[in-house]
Amino acid sequence: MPELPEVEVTRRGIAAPLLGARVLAVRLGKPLRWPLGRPAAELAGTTVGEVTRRGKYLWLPLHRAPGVGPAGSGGLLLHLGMSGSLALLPAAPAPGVHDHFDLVTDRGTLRLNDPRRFGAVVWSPSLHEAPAATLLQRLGAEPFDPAFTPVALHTALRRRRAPIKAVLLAGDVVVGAGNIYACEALFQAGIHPALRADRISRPSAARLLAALRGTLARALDLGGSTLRDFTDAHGVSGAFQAEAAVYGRAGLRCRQCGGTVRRLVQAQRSTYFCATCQRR
DNA sequence: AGTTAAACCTGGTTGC
DNA sequence: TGCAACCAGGTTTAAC
Repeated sequence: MPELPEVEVTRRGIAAPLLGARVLAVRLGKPLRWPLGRPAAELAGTTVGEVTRRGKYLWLPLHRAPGVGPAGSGGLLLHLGMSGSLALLPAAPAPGVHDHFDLVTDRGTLRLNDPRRFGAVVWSPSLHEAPAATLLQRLGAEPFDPAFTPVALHTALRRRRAPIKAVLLAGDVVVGAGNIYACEALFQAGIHPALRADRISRPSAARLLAALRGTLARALDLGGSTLRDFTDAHGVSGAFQAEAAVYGRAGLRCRQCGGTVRRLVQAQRSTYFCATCQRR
């Protein structure tokens, strides 16, 4: 489910209400992708700092007054995986079968619902130490970083021979685009998804970066995409999927040229594109 | 070194 | 209706 817009929409929904919240307890459900890495009980008594985002990860700092309690300061690195969503519940009902993590605070319960359990909640002493740093180290540029210029994108793509769609998905050049937004950005840029990344011209790279930023920003405005189960921290669905140009529209008319949207498989994922509009 | 498959897990949809 | 096969918003790990 969650690509950058969905993760950022989630972050915006929980950051302010959780800032300064006192952690009362942590409840774990079934195992997620990795273990928490710290006894859950040791998180009680910490104070939540400002929630930040890197790629599709969220960082939730947990501070503790020096000398008080077992665990020192650190934080939780969260990932929503394929099917995860976070909700901040003023009064949390009994957890359902897919509720696998609860952070109970004096401002409500932050609850992770993740049917497929590809998501993760991992304790780390800081963002710059293992295990958080290890998980984040291969991530590419933030798409909205002003320092990430069209030239920088073009330079990075020149070293890659894989199809541009696969390179976008890999996230080691630029983070944030998953299957939906990679397809949509390539459509907006008029670039064929099977084009080798190192064959992309500088003007094309510039169009791609603009298209990626535009697509992600539009999705952010619309609260993300809700294909089956994504909701923001307040339980509200996203609306981007309704205006997707190609994603999930195989066999349907291209909204731009009237041709037929096609589907192919790249890097084990479905790619949707218009062979007429995407040639470069 | 770089690219591509396999793996993790559950549930909904499709087709025989 | 039943059941197998396939599909799904991600990313690490192992294998060419």
